[in-house]
Amino acid sequence: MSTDFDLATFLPYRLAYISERVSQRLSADYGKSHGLSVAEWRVLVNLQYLGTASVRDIQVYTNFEKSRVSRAVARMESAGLVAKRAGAKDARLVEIGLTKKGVATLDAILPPAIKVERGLLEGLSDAQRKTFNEVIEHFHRVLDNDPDAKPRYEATR
Amino acid sequence: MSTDFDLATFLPYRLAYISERVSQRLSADYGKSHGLSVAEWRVLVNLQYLGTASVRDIQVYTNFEKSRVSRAVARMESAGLVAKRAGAKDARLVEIGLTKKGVATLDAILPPAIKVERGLLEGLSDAQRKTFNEVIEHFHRVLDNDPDAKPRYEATR
DNA sequence: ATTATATCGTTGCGATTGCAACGAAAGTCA
DNA sequence: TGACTTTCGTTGCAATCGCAACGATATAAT
Repeated sequence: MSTDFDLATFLPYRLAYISERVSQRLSADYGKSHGLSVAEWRVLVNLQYLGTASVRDIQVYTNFEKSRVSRAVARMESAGLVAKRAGAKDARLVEIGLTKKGVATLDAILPPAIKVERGLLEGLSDAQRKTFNEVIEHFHRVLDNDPDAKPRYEATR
Repeated sequence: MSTDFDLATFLPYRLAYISERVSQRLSADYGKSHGLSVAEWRVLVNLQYLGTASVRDIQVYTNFEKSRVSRAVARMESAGLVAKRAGAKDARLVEIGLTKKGVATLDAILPPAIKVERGLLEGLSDAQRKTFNEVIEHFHRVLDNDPDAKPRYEATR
């Protein structure tokens, strides 16, 4: 029955494996030196990307559970990396922004991360990079049309 | 400082995002119908791939912490999916194998997973697939030469 | 053989997570 | 305005996880 299955070439397995390995490599930089968890690192980077954001914004971009975001933000607030205040226009939302310390941490953490990325992409041709991105985008489009897959950017859960 | 950073095109982010989305799509099949966690699913698939295996074997192939493997196996044993016995040659090792129920579960779970994979790969040219695999392999080689990265197959931790 | 070292798997412990339920604050509709 | 629905963020709870420590077994060294 399942004899024609080769795990080593199974796409989901390959994706998970390389993704986790890259993530671990990044964590080797930011984890040790700044005591950040994966969740916190991703929230931090997203804040840099988004500027001020709500829990929900971060949830959408990180694809995390909202409780995971909420708690990561709480921990980061305790660590002085972010500041929260009630939304000005909509009091349900929380406006989350980086503190000076958060920005400083980010500035210390981002360059090595970018360096890792550069190292990964080095030695690849433009055509290879382009194809790689096209393929990933293709995967997303397939999943976009799959009713059993989560939406690409989850609106509300 | 960190203004030249674009999260949306940041390779580790893209890898994590697509990997998790694919994983969630697979889980939509095996999670609901068979109550398997991600850890259990991956152990199960690896057992199909490896035949009889030790905790350590599974640890290497899944890239999980050994305690995570140990506990997943324990849960699966309670569920009757796998059987454990002391190693014949080396009593430290545990020989873990699928039970009939485990095989049956796998046979029910694997076809939809393969179908998802096929759907993802459908519409891609052979050249695209080949390049995609080459790029991933390239990432691995870069990490193989990076002393701060975990070994591709972790020998011992 | 005996001591020292290394490997394997489990477990205690604190931390993190996912899920569901909840209160607070809009938004909707009559 | 007032009742109903939806959205946002937090929290209780049980389950899972990572890390370190541990016993048991095997290997290496003298």
